[in-house]
Amino acid sequence: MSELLDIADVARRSGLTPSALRFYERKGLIEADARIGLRRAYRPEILTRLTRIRAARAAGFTLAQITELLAERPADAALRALLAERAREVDAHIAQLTAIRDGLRHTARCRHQPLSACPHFLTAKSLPHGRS
Amino acid sequence: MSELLDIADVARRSGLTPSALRFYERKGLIEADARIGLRRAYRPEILTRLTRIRAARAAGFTLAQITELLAERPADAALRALLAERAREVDAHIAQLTAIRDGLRHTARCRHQPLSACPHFLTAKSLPHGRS
DNA sequence: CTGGCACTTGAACCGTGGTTCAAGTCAACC
DNA sequence: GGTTGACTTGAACCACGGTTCAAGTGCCAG
Repeated sequence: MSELLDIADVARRSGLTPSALRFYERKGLIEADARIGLRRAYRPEILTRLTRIRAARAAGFTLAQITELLAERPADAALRALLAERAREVDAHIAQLTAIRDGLRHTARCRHQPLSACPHFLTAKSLPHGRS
Repeated sequence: MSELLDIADVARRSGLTPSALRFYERKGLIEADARIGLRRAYRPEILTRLTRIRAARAAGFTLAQITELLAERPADAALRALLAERAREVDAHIAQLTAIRDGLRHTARCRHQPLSACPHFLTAKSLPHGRS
């Protein structure tokens, strides 16, 4: 009757490893809904949460930030502001990567010899000037 | 008469820290053109190389890969193939980030309450399914 | 010639995100 | 009731890209 999932099931269905799931638990990102003996048992809803965690990771949030993001705490308004800010940052990152991609493409195709003579060879104009 | 730069000059003019420059040297990415006493002295050409290193980092190459990339070794053809491949990878990354940015923007603006009810809240369709 | 300051070194440490390992627990099948 | 195999734990280890530290060296100013 119980719909509970094994850690291995959750791993398979989420695309994460069991060790990553235990790691996330230690970090306070997730928790098991029950224990069967010593074994973690999860309700299927965990999968939604894990999808969100993966999406947030892909958006560039750190695990610590995601913990905040998915906590019960933050008011929607604050949350939306955070997401909007991250959207802007991601956008800037996209712009940078686009310039870089164009540079790579150019240099892959141009006929300068040696390659290092190409004026576009690994020359990204406008990298942030501070220490990254 | 010598145009040689101090490590601090290079740091200032490249946007890197002296410790990063020494780190790069240990990794075989750069070397000093001379020593004045114990101190490293660089010809200004180092700045071009450092720009390339920063561009390549921004393109997602690891320092080890950059060492290869900037070595005297690789034939232009092989090099161009590498750059083309990285261009494709960066492009895929851009596509993913674009989807994520759109999701973030949407969720920042929609009026679902609570936010977690929004069907687009941190839901990236098509994240690579394997372990990242 | 002497002091101060910027440099030098190697080694240790950091944050991020995990993986790997040894040793132990436990449910289930034969 | 004993073996197997998947889970458990804590601790150590990994890669990556650096930063920080203590201790030492040496250029240049006064």
